[in-house]
Amino acid sequence: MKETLLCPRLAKAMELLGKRWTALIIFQLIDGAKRFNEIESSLPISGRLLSERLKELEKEGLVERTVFSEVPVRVEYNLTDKGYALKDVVDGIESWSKEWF
Amino acid sequence: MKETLLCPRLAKAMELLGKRWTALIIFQLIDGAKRFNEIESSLPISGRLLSERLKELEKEGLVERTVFSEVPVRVEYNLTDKGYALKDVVDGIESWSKEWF
DNA sequence: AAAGTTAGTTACATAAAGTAACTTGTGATT
DNA sequence: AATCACAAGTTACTTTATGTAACTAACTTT
Repeated sequence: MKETLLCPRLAKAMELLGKRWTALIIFQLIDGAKRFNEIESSLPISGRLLSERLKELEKEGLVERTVFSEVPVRVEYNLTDKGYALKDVVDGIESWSKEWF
Repeated sequence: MKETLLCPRLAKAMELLGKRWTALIIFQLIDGAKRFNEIESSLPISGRLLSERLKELEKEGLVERTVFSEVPVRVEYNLTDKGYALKDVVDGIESWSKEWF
């Protein structure tokens, strides 16, 4: 990959947000915590990739994972402040899509 | 791929914007037209993919392609209204990246 | 003890992205 | 006339990411 003048922060952000499903997962969590299966059924994503994406988002500090030791186990995901700070962005994409498609 | 309750317009928008480089290409064009080589050298993207992305963006009506029959040939790309309507979104991503990374 | 439930994981097939060399059209240079 | 330079791609090939479906772990209810 070539080097570039591109701002490293923006590059990093786009590396994350530009990945398939990432923005839609954040979009699903904007209105509050959801569990794994809820996200999985609200998007056409497989468990394999959802699991992978949630791990990335957790690692980057946009998403927080909480395990409830019930039976069967319940796991909830919710946005951190860093993740929620993207609300305007994902809302902007949503309204753009409604206006132009 | 599973079916979902997801809004088809948003799904379509994300299919486009979620592709690698797409948002960064739009970002490069926000301040005005650029030619192929300028975009290529301002991003760590190869000619192969840049060409592919620009075709997609042109097909979806976000980008306009203009050929100038000079020697050597000059080709400029610029945003349409539909593409420019994403300015707030890409600016939002940029400021988020500066604040949180 | 067999079946159900959530939240994953594994193995394998297909599609997308990365890399580098090649092509096309045109005019200028040797 | 043959070679070279240049922008804007394209082609062939390799590597990585994604899609699909079957499987696992832990624990409960039937």
